[in-house]
Amino acid sequence: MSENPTPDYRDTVFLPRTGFPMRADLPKREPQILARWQAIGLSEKLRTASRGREKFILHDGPPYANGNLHIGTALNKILKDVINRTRQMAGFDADYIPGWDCHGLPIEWKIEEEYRKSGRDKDAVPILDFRAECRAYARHWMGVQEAEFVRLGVEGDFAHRYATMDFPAESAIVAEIGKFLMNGALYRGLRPVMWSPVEKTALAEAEIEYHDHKSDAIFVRFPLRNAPGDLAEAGVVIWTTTPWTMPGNRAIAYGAEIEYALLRVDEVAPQSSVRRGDHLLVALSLVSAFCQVTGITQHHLQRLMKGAELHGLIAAHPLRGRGYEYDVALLAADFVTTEQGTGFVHIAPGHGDDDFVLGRQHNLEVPDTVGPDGTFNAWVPLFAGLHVYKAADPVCEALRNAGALLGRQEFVHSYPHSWRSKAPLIFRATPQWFIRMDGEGRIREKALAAIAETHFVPEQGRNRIGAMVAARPDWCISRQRAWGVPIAVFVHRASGEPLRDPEVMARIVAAFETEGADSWYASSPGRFLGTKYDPADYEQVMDIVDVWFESGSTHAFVLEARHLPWPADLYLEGSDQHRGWFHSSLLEAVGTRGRAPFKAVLTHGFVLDEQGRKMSKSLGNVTAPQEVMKEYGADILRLWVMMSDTTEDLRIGKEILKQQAELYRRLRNTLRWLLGCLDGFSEAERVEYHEMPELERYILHRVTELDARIRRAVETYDWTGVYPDIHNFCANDLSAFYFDIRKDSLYCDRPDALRRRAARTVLDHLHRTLCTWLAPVLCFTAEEAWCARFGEETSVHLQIFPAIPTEWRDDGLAGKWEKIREIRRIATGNIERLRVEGKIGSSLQASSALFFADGDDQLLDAETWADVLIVSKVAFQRPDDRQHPGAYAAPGQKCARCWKVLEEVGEDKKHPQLCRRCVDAVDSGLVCRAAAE
RNA sequence: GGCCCCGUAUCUCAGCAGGAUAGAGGGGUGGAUUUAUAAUCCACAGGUCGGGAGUUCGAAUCUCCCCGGGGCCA
Repeated sequence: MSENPTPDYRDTVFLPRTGFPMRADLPKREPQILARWQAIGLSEKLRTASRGREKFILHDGPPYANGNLHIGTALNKILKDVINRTRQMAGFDADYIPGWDCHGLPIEWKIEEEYRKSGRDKDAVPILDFRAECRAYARHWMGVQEAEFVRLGVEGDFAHRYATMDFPAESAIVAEIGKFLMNGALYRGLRPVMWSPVEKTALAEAEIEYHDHKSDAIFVRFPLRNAPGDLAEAGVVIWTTTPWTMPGNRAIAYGAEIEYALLRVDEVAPQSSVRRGDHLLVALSLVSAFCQVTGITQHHLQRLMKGAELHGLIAAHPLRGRGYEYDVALLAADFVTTEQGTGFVHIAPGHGDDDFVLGRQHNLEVPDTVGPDGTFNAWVPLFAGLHVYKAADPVCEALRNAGALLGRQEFVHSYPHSWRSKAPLIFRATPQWFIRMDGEGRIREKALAAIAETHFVPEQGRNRIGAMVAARPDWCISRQRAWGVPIAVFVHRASGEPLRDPEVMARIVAAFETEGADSWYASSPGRFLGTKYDPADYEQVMDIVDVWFESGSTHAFVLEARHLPWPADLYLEGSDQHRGWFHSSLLEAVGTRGRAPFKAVLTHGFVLDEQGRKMSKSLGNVTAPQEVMKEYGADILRLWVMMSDTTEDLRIGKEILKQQAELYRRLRNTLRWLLGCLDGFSEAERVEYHEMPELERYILHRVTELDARIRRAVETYDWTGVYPDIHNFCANDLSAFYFDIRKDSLYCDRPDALRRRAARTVLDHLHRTLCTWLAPVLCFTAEEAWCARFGEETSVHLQIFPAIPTEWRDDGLAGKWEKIREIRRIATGNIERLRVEGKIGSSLQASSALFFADGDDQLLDAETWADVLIVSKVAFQRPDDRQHPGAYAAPGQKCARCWKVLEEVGEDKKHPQLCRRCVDAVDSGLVCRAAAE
């Protein structure tokens, strides 16, 4: 065997070694990890392991079981999952029960659509069959969404998920209605509601959207009947955009402070409906606009007056003598403005909210003029049977014949439409069921008090929901639909009073529990009424309850019924739910239990495209979570959520996802290098904190800072910026600083060297802390990096965040090392200059000259400085010594093993190409990995 | 139409109880490294702080108006 003139020392260097691959291949790997979790029963293990710990309840707001999940739902579920997992790992028992909202119009509409396609008539189908089809539809989409949530990495008790259509849920919902019935807050009233003549139902506010709509605006003259003096012959002119509400007119509103003009018509255009000599009352500021539209070419103002002067006047309905013999009172109202029209508002108590309220104040009747299908009722003179959408011409015709129509114009304005059918809506007086806000139960007052006690993240949420609760009218909970939970109430025919008998309600609740809400339709009323009441005396209510009432009751059948803590720790939804689920849950719980069902409310923003625009199919800017799963994987989407500020709207798109994938790579490579350098780590190597070099202790100090940041976020739910900080820690403190410096020691020192052992001890801490810190977000990758070291029988998700010893915190040391890093930045700049000049390649070919400000020369010794700067030698200089620039090529030979350039290389006879450290390492016989195996 | 929120580098975010040349990471460009190599290190470029006016010795930060985007409501 001849001696190799250039011996290869490669095998004596501890290069990182790990089976943890650089490429993540998440779309393939994540499903495998999911399968393993399934196989080892991770969910059950989690619950078992945390039995007895303090519960943390994030109560799931139910998504609607209708269609594939979209990016907004994904954001919501990911954020919930991260919060749950962080609480779990902070030592709580985070028992998360996912749920679904199943009833309601959208599903009903889908089924009807299928009927229409196949030419079937919905009204001919028995209601129980129809409900069964809705149920099957909801069940299907629940299954689809569950699979999608699981694929996102969402951990929860899916085996015991809740659904509003489950029999126990339907039973609990009707029991909640029963509570409002018994405590008197539930009442039936005639009231105008937003009504869709197409769907033949009242609509919730959430079911309404506004679009431009072309209406026929008309000016109508109401002759005064009892006015004195110059008003005796005058007519009051109103303006309305809904001519079909004229049959329902019972009053005219004016503004007491508004200035009105009595004008005399002197000249009119040929086609004008106005007559010369007419005396008309119009708000002064609107006179010229009014004259222009109605074709009045000349007029003069006879007199001006404040609205208050009109107090007590009575007009005639413009169709008097044609079946409309009503007196029309002039009433003061503060909602009257002079922005448009005439300054007089025609009041139809059955067709508007303001109208209704004003009418009630003055004891006006609420005329029942329009039927459920949008046609005038049989008792409406002149117009019976006409559809209100086609009433403009006939009404105008009748008014013209009566000499009351002064003008007509097309008018485009924002008008309410059904969000589903897109058809315009009407206000219609209907019997509806309400929950009283300001009755004996004082729901509004208690709700406002509950809001004051709730923790809101972000804080603005408090004002948002508070303003809504303060201003909202009574809660209309009835819907004239089929797919839902019936308002299972009997009304006494003779008195109109709802039957309040706990025994009856108990029978209903029991029936729903075992047979579902279908039993309301399938059973005879006698089953519920029992022997005490004659079914003939009672009307069985067939309205169903607003779905917001159902989801507002989830706290009852998910938390209470399962004996979980109540109220929940946290409700977490998009900011639109201030008006939705947060709101209905609050009112429901306050009305039945006197307090909010949540301790804290966290909201997130909406997901927009990369330009900050709403996503829409027509714009082609939709990012589908399913596509992200295919291309990048769940961890990338999860990382995107946590790298964003979720309290505001967030953006997503191709470039942003690509960026998240880049950020992910840094995290993954950090874990990979840790694993590689920890290869073969044993407990025997571990070094006590006090024996560690300062650099190690500085890194551990940084760990305490991040640990504090994370624990604060666990408490406050404010995670914005935490994961960017962790990423920064990996990139700056670890990869570019600590790892880079300690590479030399880890690769080249003897395994029993204190410096190397200390570094490996820190790497062990870093591996454990980073894996657990990342686990709530990168739930797949952290698991992979955990199992790569500890085996597949265990799981990072069964860990808790490591307790960080308080002694690791050392602010003084941190200050010192911040200064060292500052000097290092200057030194690396000098080295870079040398490199640009072509004098060196790697920084180990350089030697640094340092000179310091007062006292700083005590920071480190020259050898430690060389380590920190990753150069072969450091010389201290006096400020006046300008012999060398900051850096110069190091003198000596390159060590063949560690590549430092040192003058000592060549000293050793046996290893003439090595430095002293490497000679020692090689001779120790501890470094030849190949030989050891 | 009303109310609320947002607008800092190509991207994600810091900075905002007014204070000096506005920062970090990612991307880009250039260089080093064949011992983290589809990785790692270093350097560089890049900003009218949405626009305008005002308050102030001084404004990304406070006030008003406008533009753009989002949400809630009518």
